[in-house]
Amino acid sequence: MTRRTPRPRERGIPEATVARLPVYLRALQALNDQGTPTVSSEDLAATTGVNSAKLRKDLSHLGSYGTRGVGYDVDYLIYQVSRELGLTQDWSVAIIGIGNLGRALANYGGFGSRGFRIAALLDADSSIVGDKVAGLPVRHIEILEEVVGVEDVSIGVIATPAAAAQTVCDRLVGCGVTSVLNFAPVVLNVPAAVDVRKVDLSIELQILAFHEQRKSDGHGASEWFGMPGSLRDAGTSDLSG
Amino acid sequence: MTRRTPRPRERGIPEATVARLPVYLRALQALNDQGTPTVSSEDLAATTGVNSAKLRKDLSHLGSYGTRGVGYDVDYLIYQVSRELGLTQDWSVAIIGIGNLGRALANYGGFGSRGFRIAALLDADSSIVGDKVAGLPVRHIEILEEVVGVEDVSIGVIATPAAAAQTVCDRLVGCGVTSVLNFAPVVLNVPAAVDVRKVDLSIELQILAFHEQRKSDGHGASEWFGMPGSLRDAGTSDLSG
DNA sequence: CCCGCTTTGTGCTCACTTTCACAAGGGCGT
DNA sequence: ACGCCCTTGTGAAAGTGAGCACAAAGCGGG
Repeated sequence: MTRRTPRPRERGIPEATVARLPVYLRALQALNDQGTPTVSSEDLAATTGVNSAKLRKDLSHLGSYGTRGVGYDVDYLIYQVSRELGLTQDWSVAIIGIGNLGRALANYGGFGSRGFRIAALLDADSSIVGDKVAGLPVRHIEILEEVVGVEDVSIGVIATPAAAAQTVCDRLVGCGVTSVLNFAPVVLNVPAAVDVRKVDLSIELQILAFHEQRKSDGHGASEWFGMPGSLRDAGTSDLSG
Repeated sequence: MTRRTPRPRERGIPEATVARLPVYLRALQALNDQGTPTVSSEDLAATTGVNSAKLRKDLSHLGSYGTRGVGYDVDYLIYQVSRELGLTQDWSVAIIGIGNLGRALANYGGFGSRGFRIAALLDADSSIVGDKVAGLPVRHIEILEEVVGVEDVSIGVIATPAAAAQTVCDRLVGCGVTSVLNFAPVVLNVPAAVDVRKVDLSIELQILAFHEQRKSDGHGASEWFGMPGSLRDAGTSDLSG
């Protein structure tokens, strides 16, 4: 079974490209806010820190929305990228675990510039259930299944302690959630049909430490040539705001 | 100038491998805590959610620390991975921007299981300067340069609003910081010698939305073959704890 | 001391990404 | 109406990563 995809891709966009589209989108919105009508791949690439050829190839996966000799129409491109990312519809998000991090996430302004709606805040600690966080009441995790059903939650954000993460995840998956953003430092076990992305501070720090060590490590200079660029766009997620 | 690296890699470990080492390390420490003396690549791979061949290849970059027919000595491997990641020395971390997120980060227990020390908490808001967060006093961002010098900060964590991020980053870089972890939703501009990793909630959500859309999108099934697995290990960072 | 079982380390192949380089195309000035 | 200049879209090459499959190598039992 499993016919190995014969053609390069069946109307699919490369994962690497998908990860960059949100970055382009943010830059485009900034351009739009300041009234810029069109932008060239060169300029947009510069502000987003990527190679212009890569940017053009990324955008070419969405279609031919540029005008040779001119560039891209900012408005139109925003629409196309948004549509491709699925931001033309609203997604309900539930945050589970309202500790320091959960609060930070709940208060995250704009929440990805429209497209996402915080549908519920859940926690196991009865002493904070009922509190208002970012204008929303914290509800008891006991009613997770009910809330997911009623609010039609499609993305679950896990901000619980590591020990509770897998259980929470199982319950989310159990009631039909197929996208999970995990902030707990554990590897979640899920069925293949469920997408999990993880955000882990300690891993990021350790990766930085590795490179930092390399810098001082051996000596002072040399060997600095072989390693082009920085990790500029190595990281993935993004929070504050 | 810039001689294009002629050989594949100069005593270097692939970036993809570096990103996974912290995951292995965490699993190894869990094994160690429960008294397991040795582990096979198969088992360790299972708990970290990777292919066992990939795990072995990753570890082989550090040297030959396994024993055929037996597996890897947990203690020894923890040491080797830690050393490779530069965790055998302590790194001073400064967190700039003590809002919801900054607080969450400061309170992040264990802080990556040793190796990292929070050296300073800085904020521009005078009304919170002097407050104690996670046992540390919040200091004014005005003295950033002084603090970085005195505390020998090597990693800066930016948790400020987007508008302040670039300025803060410039100041950090200006006083010698060469590793930055950025939580603000902006692309930071830095010299090539500086490593920046970014963590961005809205980007993660947008990536999930893209895939979520794909699931419901076209229809019910089919086209599910060409796209194997999930994004299991697509994400990068990790916070809560 | 030898044999067979288990698990590592790795050569090789295939897939995915990035980047270069350039032909094709569109607008604008003359 | 023509031609120049600019920018896109993309073929091809090079670099990076994933995973199979297997030979090499310890360990323990007989």
